[in-house]
Amino acid sequence: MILEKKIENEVVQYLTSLYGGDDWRELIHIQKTRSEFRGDITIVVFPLLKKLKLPPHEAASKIGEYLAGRMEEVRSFNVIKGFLNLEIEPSWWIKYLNRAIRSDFLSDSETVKNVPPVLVEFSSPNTNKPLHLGHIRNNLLGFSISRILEAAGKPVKKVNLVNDRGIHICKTMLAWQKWGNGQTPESAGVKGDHFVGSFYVMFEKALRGEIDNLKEEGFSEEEARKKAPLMEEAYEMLRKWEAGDSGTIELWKTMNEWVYEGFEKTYVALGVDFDKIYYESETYKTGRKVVEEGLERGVLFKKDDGSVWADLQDEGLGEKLLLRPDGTSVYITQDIGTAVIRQEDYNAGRMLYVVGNEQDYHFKVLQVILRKIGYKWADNIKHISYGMVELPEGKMKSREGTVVDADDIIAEMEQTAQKISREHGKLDGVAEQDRQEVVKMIGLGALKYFILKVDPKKNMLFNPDESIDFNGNTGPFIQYTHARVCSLRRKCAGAGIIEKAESPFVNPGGKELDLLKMLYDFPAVLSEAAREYNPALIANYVYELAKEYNQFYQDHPIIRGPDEDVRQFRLLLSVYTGKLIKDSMYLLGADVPERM
RNA sequence: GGUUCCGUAGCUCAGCUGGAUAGAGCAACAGCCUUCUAAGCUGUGGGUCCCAGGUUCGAGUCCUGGCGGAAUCACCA
Repeated sequence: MILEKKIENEVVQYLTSLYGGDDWRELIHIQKTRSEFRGDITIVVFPLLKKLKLPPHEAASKIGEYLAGRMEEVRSFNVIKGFLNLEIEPSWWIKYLNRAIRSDFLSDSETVKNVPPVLVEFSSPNTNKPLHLGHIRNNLLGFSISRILEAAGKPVKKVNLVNDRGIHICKTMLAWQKWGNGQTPESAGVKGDHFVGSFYVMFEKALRGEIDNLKEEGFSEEEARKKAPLMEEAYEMLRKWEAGDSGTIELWKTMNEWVYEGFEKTYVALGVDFDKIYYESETYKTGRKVVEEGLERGVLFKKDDGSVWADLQDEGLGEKLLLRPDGTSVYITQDIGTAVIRQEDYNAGRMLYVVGNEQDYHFKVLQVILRKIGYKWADNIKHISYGMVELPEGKMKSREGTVVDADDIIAEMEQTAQKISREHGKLDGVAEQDRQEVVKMIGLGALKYFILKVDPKKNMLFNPDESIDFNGNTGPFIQYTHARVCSLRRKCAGAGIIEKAESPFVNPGGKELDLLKMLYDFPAVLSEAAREYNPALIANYVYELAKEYNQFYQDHPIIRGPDEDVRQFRLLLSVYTGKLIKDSMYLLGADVPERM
């Protein structure tokens, strides 16, 4: 049992026996003792005063005396104002360490079998553009949340939904037909997703020209956009595609294959993967069917032009179009279909959608519509909304060419890691292949940590120049600390200090105790991160842990510790810290090297 | 205009369900390697927690109203 819980129980029991009542538990506020005071665990007694009818100091002393006399874990206490600071018996911390060493949070967590899985959707790329920095945040968040939930004992399925159809795809196809000259990624020597993306850009440029011309003839932007010949052609292509026109489908398949090859390379480079990939092209028809059924049952309605709508005015969300007058689907129709199919596939207990906060409205609407149509599981849907990645000059805009490409940034981070590694020269002795592996690990670790340490729901700024830092609050700093522990273990082994299964009882002090207490926090942080779907909590924790370890390392010699017991204790403290660093980084989707 | 989110040091970010004197990193300056990896450690300076009210023993945190920024309110996805 967690110590805080045990203390809480004791206090509740004590106060209930003295004063009666049944609401003591919610009045008890327990927190860590701040480092400037003596003690480990603090009970804030202010909330209790009204019922106890005692001044703060007396109330705190009374509870303190009781706990010190009753619990062997409590060594002593002191009272400052309304704060009761409990000092925990040092041996308790050692016992905790020994218990923790034997367990493994990642593999021990009893995954409840035969329980509906949590579906985590993330990535969700469009097939008309390569992935960019925003997608990286999405992928890292989704992947990390999946690992955190698994570590917290939940069965997880990672799913991707590829938006492989719709007007934007037709634009790229049309552009390739017109200006592609039969080129392929191979013939052009360009990665498939980038190759296809360049045609989307071409299309948008040409369309802009047409719109501008029409505007000079007196049309408004909106009218011009509709009237532009390229746009009409694109819509014609979409109709042909939905009608199953073989030539159109053939082209679509070919170009999508190019894109998927490109995406796959990026996913591999990023180290993310999926249990299942859904394609919009395979789910939108189900969406249409579900909508048509809803129409028949009268929960949806049709307008005079033949378009189908959901009336969400009762929910304050207005009216939402679900099928165009010509019967073609829109974005949300497809999402309705995908949700229904997924529920059939997995009977999920929870469906998480890791999607940017620009789509907050979309997911509110999706959930309401599914509920309206009559799906009870609509309540299980949760949108994990995250903030945008911005650049110093503002939002990324493809038109202005300020988009930070995913492949580019991954490569850049690796190059920087390469350069710094060469400068340090610490890997000079190792085989080139191993060295490259470590360099990759560090570049990726830097990128992943940089992005995941920020609270997901907040917008974040990415400064390409300053962000590529490897000192201070960074991934490499954490990886370095792990490498340090590994190096220490090698040296200990060389010095004849053998790692035992448990630590002897010593009297830890200073940074030893601080570190020990921080190790004790890990399970609470993990469950908090799982409850909040928030990898940043893990990131912040592992950074603090690494910092704490480095301070300990500075203050307390291990190999040349004063006696055998202390050396053993410090070594095991180090080993376990290294393990938690590795585990935490694993939860963030990052690896740690044994030397760097 | 409606709705939602955000506003903490020069910059990037922490700050758990309200708790003790608001913390890190970067940048600046000053120290620490013949000793376990200096991608490290230590120290100095740096704050009207956007503003104004309110709630209470206590507010960066909760409520109301402003100000500033972002997203969204598409027959784009």
